[in-house]
Amino acid sequence: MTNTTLKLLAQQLQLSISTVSRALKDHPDISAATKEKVHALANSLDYEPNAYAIQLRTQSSKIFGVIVPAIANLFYDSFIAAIEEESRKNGYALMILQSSNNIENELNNLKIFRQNRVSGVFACLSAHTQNLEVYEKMSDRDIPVVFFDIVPKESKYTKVRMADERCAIIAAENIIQRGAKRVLALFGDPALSISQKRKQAFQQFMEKYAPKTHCTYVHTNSSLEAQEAFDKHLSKSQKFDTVFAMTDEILIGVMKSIQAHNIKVPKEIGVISISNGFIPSLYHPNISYVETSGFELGKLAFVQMLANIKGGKTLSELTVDARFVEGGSM
Amino acid sequence: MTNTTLKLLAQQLQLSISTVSRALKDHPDISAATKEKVHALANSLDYEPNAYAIQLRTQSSKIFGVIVPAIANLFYDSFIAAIEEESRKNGYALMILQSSNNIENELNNLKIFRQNRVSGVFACLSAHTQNLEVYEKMSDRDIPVVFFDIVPKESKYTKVRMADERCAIIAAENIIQRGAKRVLALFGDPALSISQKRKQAFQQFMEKYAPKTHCTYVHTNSSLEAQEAFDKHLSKSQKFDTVFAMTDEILIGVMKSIQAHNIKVPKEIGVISISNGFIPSLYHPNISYVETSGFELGKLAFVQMLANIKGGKTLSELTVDARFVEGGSM
DNA sequence: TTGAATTTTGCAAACGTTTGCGATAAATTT
DNA sequence: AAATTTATCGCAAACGTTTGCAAAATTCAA
Repeated sequence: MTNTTLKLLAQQLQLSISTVSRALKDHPDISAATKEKVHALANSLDYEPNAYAIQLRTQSSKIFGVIVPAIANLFYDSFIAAIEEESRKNGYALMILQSSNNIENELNNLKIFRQNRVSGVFACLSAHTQNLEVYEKMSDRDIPVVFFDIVPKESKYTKVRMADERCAIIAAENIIQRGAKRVLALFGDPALSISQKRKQAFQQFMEKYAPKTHCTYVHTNSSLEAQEAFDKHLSKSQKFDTVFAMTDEILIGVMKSIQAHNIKVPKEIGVISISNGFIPSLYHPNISYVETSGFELGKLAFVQMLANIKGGKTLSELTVDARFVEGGSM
Repeated sequence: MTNTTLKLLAQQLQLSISTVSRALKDHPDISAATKEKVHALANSLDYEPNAYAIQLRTQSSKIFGVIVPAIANLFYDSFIAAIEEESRKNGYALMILQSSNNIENELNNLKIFRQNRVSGVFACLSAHTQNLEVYEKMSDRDIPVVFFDIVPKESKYTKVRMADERCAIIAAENIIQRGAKRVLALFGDPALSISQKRKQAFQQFMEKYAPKTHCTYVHTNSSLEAQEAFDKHLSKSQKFDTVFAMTDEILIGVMKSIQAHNIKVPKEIGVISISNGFIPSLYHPNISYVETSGFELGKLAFVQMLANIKGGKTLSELTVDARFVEGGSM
């Protein structure tokens, strides 16, 4: 079946292509009568404008690119869900690619985005990306880039992220409020700036406001490592009364160990984490957490993107604030 | 900054556009010398073909559309991850839209796909889609559709799905092998064919091979409902020795209750579920499950799509087989 | 050296839109 | 009735490619 085009409509109606085109978009030059006719035929023939022809002509694509380390991820998938929702509302579609934390993939993906002349890209840097000149290339092409979650340091980029320091501080506040004496604080990959920020903020706050509380800091790179770390400290004579998990991944490891040893939460140990809330809700009692919503971040990123497209450059770093969600584990 | 085009390259090299075009794609008509020159300039000027012009000319887009109920979902996100991986390898990009189980969204998304002339769509029907004529419209446009997971009944469509009956039977086998006497079997929304299939297969198998085993069947629509259902049966005098959860969602509810009542797994009760493995790995001991891998399904769907594109119509229903993964909960 | 075969390149149309500008016809004003 | 305005509409170029075909340049054989 041959697609119906403007030309086809024009022929059948004995009109010119331009008239048909204008009629379909309510151009004031066209009489009501012909508009009617055109719309009628277009409907009955199921006319659908060719997006590629439009883009070629207008040089604008109505597609956003999204690049994440992994789609199958509790944080990123909700981020994606959020911008998908917003995009659809605004007539945009999404092209999603995952970097798998691989720099080569990241480059390739950006190339695809450029070739498809996306009107903007949402990018989460892969873990160890140092060289940002590819992103410069996007700017050269006037393709705005909004970085999210894992963002570059330079202030010249537009970025949105969680209020990492605030998250850590809120967690610390609650730990202090609980009257914790001995805390095991588990953080992620020390190479990641997000780990550094959270750790630093947490430590600083604890030292300032609860200098007598004994804190042990450990970095782990996976659930298993977290579980092992927790196991190890468990065997020591001095027991912790509180454990803090910087991510879901870490929390999972900790909870594995807690379940295995049948430790009572919160009686024997208090647990608090930073999360979007899904994993904490899996346990009984629900784990108390500081909320970092990928959904919220997505919404914010979209606003930034739109501002960038409409109003030219709007450089800034926005953060979405965090809040404490009481579970029952503290 | 103006994009570099074939025309620009041609001008600078004093060649015709067609020669440049052919040179860039190693056409045998072009001499090695000019090919060299063209490539050199193209590289230094960062030439990137305009995907829209290509699509307009060739009528093929190198983009697949994907429509899922939700991106933020443990099953679908791994499905998406799989086809993204394969797509990238084969030079395709993905356009992902979510229906939120809303028929109107589904229609809209398909429209976007048609407008963007995607070369194929992977579709998971929203829960209560009855009218499939929109999908017919895709076929009219020669856009192949591969249905996955939630698929139409008609045999004329191309579909891939989990071996739902097999999953249920494998679960039943293991339950029998364990020597279960009283089983609580929890299934999802009874309106969904997947729930029906699994329940039917399970029940049939149990009645045939373990007629003396007492089974209670319950349908629930959420984690919370599952938790409540489990709680309720817990209060009865006759205790279950085994519980079967058809989905992750249900398993989560069950485990909430099990944790809350501090029931020992597997000593006091055996637990088995159907899952992709993530949720079962969160508990201690790991929950035994019948594996349904979104990842595998994605790979399979992609193969089908490619076959569809290459070899015209290949109608068939493929299923990815299931296997039992021993956790420690049985 | 001439004609034929071969290699290398260019012309021009087409894909489906959008849009500035000019053309025609009708309506209005002088 | 002529001049001017207004309402409708069409022409044609442009966006950046691909590709059949013809043209030009080169090589080769006789």
